[in-house]
Amino acid sequence: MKNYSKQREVIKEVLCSTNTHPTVNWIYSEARKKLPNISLGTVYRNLAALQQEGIIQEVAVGDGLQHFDGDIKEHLHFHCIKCGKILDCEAADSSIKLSVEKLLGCQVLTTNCVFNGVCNACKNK
Amino acid sequence: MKNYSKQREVIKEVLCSTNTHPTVNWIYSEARKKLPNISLGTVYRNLAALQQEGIIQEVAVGDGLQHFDGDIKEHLHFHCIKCGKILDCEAADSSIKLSVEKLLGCQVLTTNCVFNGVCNACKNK
DNA sequence: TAAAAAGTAGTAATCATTACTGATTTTGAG
DNA sequence: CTCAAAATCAGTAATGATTACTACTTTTTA
Repeated sequence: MKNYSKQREVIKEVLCSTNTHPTVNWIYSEARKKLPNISLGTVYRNLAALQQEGIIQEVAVGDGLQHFDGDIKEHLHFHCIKCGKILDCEAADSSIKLSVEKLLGCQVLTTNCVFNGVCNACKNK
Repeated sequence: MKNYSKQREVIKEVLCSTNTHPTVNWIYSEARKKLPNISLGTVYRNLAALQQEGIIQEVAVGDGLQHFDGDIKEHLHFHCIKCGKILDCEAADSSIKLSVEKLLGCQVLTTNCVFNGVCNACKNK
């Protein structure tokens, strides 16, 4: 039932085979290398479904594009405003999540913590 | 020189008079109540300029729309996935910022930490 | 005080995303 | 197995937020 289609499988594989937090278009063009007839709408639909099921997560960095991450382990992201690169960063923030829930009386399901700045590579040129 | 135009002043006032983290369209329609001829492009242009100057900040919650915040003090945001509301939350994360910089060797300029979930009001219905 | 620079209103163009359509594939009950 | 219902797909059209452009107005400054 779940994930039965070849298309969804390929989309998941493409996303999980990188740590670049790609856009829909990048995933689309990579998927086309394996399934030349896959359509853009299918990529959008399956990315939304995979996200709904908690198998992947979206990373909103504010550049007007959707980015996705195949790693659903809770972690932070750094976004370089020069080159656009998105990097993973391990840093515990579970205490913050708990304090947000306590302060607002809400239930936190997912987090999207992005630190914007200049990456090491762009700093040195 | 800076902020000399009436339009920019009104846009800033509109944004700073709310804590709802509004979209461009909301700011536009509020600004029109004070300047009936202000155009949407002007709102976009000035919001971008104000953000560039560090007078306001953008909040990216992943709903495909730009949201803005007139409060540039570093703080977290909670985003309700049911009603779309965005709430402020005071919680220190300066230590996290420092550890990101140390781990990646980068320079963090701005942060966009959003916790998604169900708000207190939506939980109780 | 007049030319240069910056900003604006209004509109057209762009482009990421979503919706739609008719065809194909999968599922599950008989 | 078999075939109708349900789900998914490819391809394309529509939507809608954002950006670009143009002719005009305001501000700056020399």
